Amino acid sequence: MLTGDDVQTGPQAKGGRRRSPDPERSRAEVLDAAFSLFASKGFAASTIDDIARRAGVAKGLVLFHFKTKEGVFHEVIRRAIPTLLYEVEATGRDDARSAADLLRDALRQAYRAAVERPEARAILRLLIAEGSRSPQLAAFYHSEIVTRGNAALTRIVRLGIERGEFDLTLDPNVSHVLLGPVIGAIFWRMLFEDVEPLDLDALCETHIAMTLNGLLRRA
Amino acid sequence: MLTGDDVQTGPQAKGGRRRSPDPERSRAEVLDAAFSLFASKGFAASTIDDIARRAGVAKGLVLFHFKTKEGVFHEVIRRAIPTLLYEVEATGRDDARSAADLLRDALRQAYRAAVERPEARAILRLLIAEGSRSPQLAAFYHSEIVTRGNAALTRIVRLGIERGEFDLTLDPNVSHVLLGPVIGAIFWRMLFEDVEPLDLDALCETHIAMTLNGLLRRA
Amino acid sequence: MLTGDDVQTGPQAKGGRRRSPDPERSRAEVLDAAFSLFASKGFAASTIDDIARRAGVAKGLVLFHFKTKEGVFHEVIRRAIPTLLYEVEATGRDDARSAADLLRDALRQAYRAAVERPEARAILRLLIAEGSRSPQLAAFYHSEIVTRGNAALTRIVRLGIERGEFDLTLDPNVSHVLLGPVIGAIFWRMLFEDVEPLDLDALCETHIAMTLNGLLRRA
Amino acid sequence: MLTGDDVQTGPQAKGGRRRSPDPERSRAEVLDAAFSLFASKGFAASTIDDIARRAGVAKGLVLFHFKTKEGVFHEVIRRAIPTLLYEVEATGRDDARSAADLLRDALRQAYRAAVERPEARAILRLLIAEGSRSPQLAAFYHSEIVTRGNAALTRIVRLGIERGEFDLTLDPNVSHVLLGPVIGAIFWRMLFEDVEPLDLDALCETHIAMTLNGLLRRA
DNA sequence: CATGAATGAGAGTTCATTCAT
DNA sequence: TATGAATGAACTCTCATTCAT
Repeated sequence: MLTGDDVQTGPQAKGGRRRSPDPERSRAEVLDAAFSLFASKGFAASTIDDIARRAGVAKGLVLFHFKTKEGVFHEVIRRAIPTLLYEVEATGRDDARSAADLLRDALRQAYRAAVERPEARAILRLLIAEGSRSPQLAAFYHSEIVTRGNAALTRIVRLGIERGEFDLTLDPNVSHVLLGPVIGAIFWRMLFEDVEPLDLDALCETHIAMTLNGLLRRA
Repeated sequence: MLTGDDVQTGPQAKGGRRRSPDPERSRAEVLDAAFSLFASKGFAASTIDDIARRAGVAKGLVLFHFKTKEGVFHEVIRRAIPTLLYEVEATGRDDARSAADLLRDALRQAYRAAVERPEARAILRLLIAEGSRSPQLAAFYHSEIVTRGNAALTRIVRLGIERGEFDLTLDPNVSHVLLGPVIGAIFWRMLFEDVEPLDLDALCETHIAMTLNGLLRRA
Repeated sequence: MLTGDDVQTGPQAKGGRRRSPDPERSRAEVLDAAFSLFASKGFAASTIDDIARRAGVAKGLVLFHFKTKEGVFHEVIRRAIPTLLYEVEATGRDDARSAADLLRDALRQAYRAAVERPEARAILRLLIAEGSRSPQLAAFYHSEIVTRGNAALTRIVRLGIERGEFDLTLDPNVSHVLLGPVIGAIFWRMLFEDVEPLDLDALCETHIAMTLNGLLRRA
Repeated sequence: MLTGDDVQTGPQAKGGRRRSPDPERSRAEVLDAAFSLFASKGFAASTIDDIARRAGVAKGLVLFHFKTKEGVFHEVIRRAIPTLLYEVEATGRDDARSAADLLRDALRQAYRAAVERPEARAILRLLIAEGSRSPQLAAFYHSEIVTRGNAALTRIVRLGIERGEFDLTLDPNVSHVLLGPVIGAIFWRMLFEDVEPLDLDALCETHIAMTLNGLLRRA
């Protein structure tokens, strides 16, 4: 009697785990699912159930990993940031080339990086739609992405001025003007891609040409 | 089971009217309230109760006027359109002046109109955040606002080319490049105004100067 | 306007589980509760809250199981059908006995089954009161319950005719006439039980006697 | 100044009455509308707005006349009762004819009156679906309609017995049995008319024949 | 009398969160 | 870890009722 060997032996009842535990993996799958959902439907319209279903896990596991839905959001953002970071690196380090060449390359890369990669657009959309949900996100994005990008461009322009290639007085708005069309292209693709698609290569070249030459006829 | 007692009484003895009827006025107040709430918190995070409270009316009245919350949204957008429309009018009609002057004015006005007016920013934010909620909105915005703006700029550039003032081949991307920094400024203000405010006037002048002269040193 | 403060927090810190999970059981309890409420107060007057309270579960669980209130209704009906079905079985299979005896038994059983069991009355009331809510319900009830009952009676009558016991031409209305008083009794109990209760046994015997003998004096 | 002749002269502002006042008429129209709505959709599913719209009056007028929705219901019922009453009158007063003939006529009339007239069915449906809403309705229906009908039939049967035409002992259930198939037909039409329509004339004749002759072969 | 905007309690439904298993 | 039933606050929407006009 009560030998103890039949106490809680059976197949772990129902409601127990259904897949081999791999916290690392399920975490990542949840974040992938959440990212694409947040990006396409927004934070409020994405339910934990959606996320769990898409990640192929049970609802409880989502909140086991991230505590709250808001927590999922923050982690999604945090994880997306490296994605953005590496894009800005290595912009025009080769000082042997002409400033015009460096700028050409920098702009081409900017279009490619910021415009073509859908994740970047998704993050920017989140930044705008859900920005108030994580104020630090805007700050981070500003200091890490925008500032760096601006700095890289500014460096090239300064180089051009110092070398006598470029003729202008350097002020902080120069990089805004230089990057403006890139930003414009990003939002164009967000909003009007279906209505009037953009020829990015052509836009880029027109941008470069106009930037270097200006509108006014040269003497 | 099957006792059949307590023949429910249903809702009764509710409130009557507390406010003198003025459908025109209450409709407008609701739309005002809804616009600012949608713009600041987004569609999902704004509740009918919020809207009613801010409009100073009872919850029921909101849905009496617009049937559903989505209906409120659509009406908010529809009503906001004229706000946007008149901004694009009257851009550089005075052909007596130089193309450079016309462009200068057009850009200055663009900055003023699109960047400074908070409603315009709010609508653009809604366009991005809730665009999927009314797909025709993007199309409308494109055809009514964007196309007109581009056309106005293109007209000026063509004028400059024909007169020999400007030196470039006109392609559809020219206006994108010209307006890009304006778009960029709009989103800068949306996202980074707190972190690093923009000096719009300086930006505008830098933009104009760079656009006209180009970066490269003139012969 | 457009202040953007108070980034709503949404629902949070809600209740978790208070009751050991047993979906089978809670489902059944909800259906029991819903059945008795629908039967006594009708569909519209029964609230999800009522149902949940009577079932001893939280409101959300009702809709977790059945998605909508209509869904609860349909499931209530679906589950009630077998209850009705077994009542019609085994009516007069013993052909060795006289047709009069078989009919006697069939009618007695019909009174017992259709009149005495409160669930049957409840379902019939739902059929009438909420029939438009599930049109297929009437069709089902007709084909499964009514047709079978009529067929069983018709079989007995045909037997009686073939054996020379009964003297009449068999037409489809015969079974309607035979079952009519049973139906009448059902609705009498529904409506007037309090005012003038029915002596079912006496009614049954009178019915049988009148049916077999007819009113007219025999030669 | 303030001569008093322009004080409140104009066209009575808006929101005033739109139709020439005729309380009698609008009352009747509201009741007509309410009756058909209650009968077809039930009490709960019929809204004051529905009723007003169908009656061609404003919502407020409905409750001006009847105070509450429940009040509308009661008045609908009260007004419907005379409709029922006159049907039972004049059933078999002509004692010169044979009891069998009188019964034949009474049953034919019962089928015609109770089964064919849609208002009667509608009232009965309300009685069942919303009976708990006005308990006095069932009592009234019992005492005024059912009791009278039973009394009329009983009178005929007693006549037949006294004259030696009929051979049975008169008990209160006799009239239930006699009317049963009529009740059955009413509910058949309520529920299964679409699935399997009833040939009322044939049913009536079969009913009469079976009732008079009985099933058993006569010596 | 008549109108219909205005009110607000209450109902159905959603969904983040909890927790026994 | 993992599951999913269970919970309940909050939200959208309905509608009987009121009342200024």
